Amino acid sequence: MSANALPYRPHNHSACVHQALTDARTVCASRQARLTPIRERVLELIWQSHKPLGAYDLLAVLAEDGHNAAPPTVYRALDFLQQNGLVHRIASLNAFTGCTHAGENHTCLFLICRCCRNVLELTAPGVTRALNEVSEAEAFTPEETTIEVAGLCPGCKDGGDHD
Amino acid sequence: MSANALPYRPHNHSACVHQALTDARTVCASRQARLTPIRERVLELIWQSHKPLGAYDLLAVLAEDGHNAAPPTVYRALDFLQQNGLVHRIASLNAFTGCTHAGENHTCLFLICRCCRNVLELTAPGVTRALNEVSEAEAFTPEETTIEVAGLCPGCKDGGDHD
DNA sequence: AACGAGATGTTATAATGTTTCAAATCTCGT
DNA sequence: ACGAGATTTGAAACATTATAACATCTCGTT
Repeated sequence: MSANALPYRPHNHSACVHQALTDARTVCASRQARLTPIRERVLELIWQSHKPLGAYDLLAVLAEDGHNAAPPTVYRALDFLQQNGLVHRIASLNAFTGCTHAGENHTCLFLICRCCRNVLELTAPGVTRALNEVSEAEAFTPEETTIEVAGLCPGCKDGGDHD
Repeated sequence: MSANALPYRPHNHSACVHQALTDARTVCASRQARLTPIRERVLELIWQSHKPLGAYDLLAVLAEDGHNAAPPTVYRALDFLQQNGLVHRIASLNAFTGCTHAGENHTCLFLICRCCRNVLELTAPGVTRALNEVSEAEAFTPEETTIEVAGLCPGCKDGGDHD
């Protein structure tokens, strides 16, 4: 169902955005959540960017749209999108990125290139399992998991800056 | 070398703070890093609190001390302490906590209780290994890893609020 | 004493996120 | 179609977290 992002490789990005929006409509319809124009526009902007966007980046683009939005508008849209599993917040960047597993129940992790700023979202059953074991050993009940690995992506490892 | 924190169980906390400071002096001496009064005081305050403290919490206590400190003072002390592996920043809380493995080279993870706000720092070789495998599979070079699990600690699971 | 490097002080400002209340819009049962 | 109630959005102010820029101090060395 979900568009499988390949941020490290070239791809038809406008198709990939379109697919993400289509998926989002399906997810929202099935959950009786209202994907209003603002919410859809925010999701679209997030997907159009290959890199995580901050709330104020989104706000700036909405302003260019002619939409005179205040911070709460964006944060509310982002809350909605997060709650419906359509975007993720990257805590270490204070920024948001499209979820590449929309509709799936998943614990994901992020590989964040400090050079080109691209972010790869992955599900890693091995990591999830290991984390669950640790939690269980401590009698801790996990609810939300944040896993963010900063480093260098293959493209930036040898070459210079990439986009 | 390091005091092994047991945040979920009672312990002699003032001894545990004292031990942390002693360890910090040793670590800094061996690295020729200067644990100045401000830096030591910030570290002490962080250790005295069982819960992660925000930079402005620290600032407020310094003000009570009679120290008329501005934000950069605290942030600089925190930068120093982080760089020398004496404190960790919890990205999902914008707060700082004492490192229970000072001097050791480690990838750690945090179990954060959303009820009592206590944080348990752990090293989990299984998780680290699984993460390295994932990184390698993606040809990604990891540098900094953030693993934060929010949920309920054993004490808060059944009972009410705890401290 | 003069110098230089690291550490701190000081002021201002940037960046991120929230509270509050009012107005508009949608939903649903009748 | 209509209106009550719920959801969503607008708008202004504010709170929190973090940094920039530059001056001053401290302390060991020359």
